[in-house]
Amino acid sequence: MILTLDLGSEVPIYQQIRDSVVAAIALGEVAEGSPLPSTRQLAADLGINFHTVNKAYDLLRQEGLLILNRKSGAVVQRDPTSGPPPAAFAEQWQARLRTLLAEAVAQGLDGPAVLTACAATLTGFGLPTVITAPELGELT
Amino acid sequence: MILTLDLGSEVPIYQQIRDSVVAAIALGEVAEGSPLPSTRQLAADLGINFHTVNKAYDLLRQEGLLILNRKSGAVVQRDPTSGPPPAAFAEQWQARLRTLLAEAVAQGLDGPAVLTACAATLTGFGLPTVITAPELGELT
DNA sequence: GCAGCTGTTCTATAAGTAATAGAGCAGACC
DNA sequence: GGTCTGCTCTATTACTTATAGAACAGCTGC
Repeated sequence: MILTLDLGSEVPIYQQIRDSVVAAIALGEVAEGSPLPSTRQLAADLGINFHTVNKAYDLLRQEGLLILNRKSGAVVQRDPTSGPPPAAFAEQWQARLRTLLAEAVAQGLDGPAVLTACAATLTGFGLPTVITAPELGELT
Repeated sequence: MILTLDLGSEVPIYQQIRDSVVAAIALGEVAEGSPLPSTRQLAADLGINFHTVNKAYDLLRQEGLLILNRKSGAVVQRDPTSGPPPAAFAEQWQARLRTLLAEAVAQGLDGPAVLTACAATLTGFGLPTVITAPELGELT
């Protein structure tokens, strides 16, 4: 997993770390059980404080994506092909999706362009993007 | 436009206001030229400080969605059916989309479910969601 | 003109967040 | 025993959020 930070970005460092790990999981670069660098190690590699890495890892644990303990270190808990996500997540995730898409629509992006962008991103994660439509069959 | 705030939410008030206005524009509830309440008026209605509303409106102006002046007050500048958005917006918007979709994938949502959620949200905004596929024709 | 609205700008304060830093504890491994 | 690990505590600096009061400048209607 390559982790590049943009210091000087308006998005917090711990958030960038979290997003990078999430992206790596989505991309399948790290599967369930894969170990992540220790907080002190990653902090040293990135040239930042280990408390900042600690915060990012703690966030990932709260989201159920990471298991942390003194025995195994930091290992990925879920992977993209495991069980269903909690309903609470899906609910607030859709609210964020709604906000993001509203922004695109308000800025004048048209529906098909937005939807193809979504599909392209998903296929970039190695996922099938089949939509079943009764009249037309399947579209990949 | 109905504007309900969730004080006690972790998302800042000015951000909630901004998101609500963006959603209203996307939904077509407010079209180009539509006047918005003045900062002091809206602040009084919401029971918050007018500086907070000011910050939200200033954000919307920076995004090109609002025109502010002493003559006309606050009026919507773009509407969903006007010209193309600036390229810089599309670029960083896709980065945010990528992060959001990665989160869903990492949590175990499958590709079709995510894509249909995107399509459903877009049709909720009254937009066509036609994807043209050479082999299959058009899917709405 | 004048009162009342508008956006705009300035200073200020209190609370929270982000990122830094140092120190220490407890468990696991060699 | 030494060294790694996660974990916790206190502390500081800087920035953000939300509040507040005051003032200025331009437009509108009486």
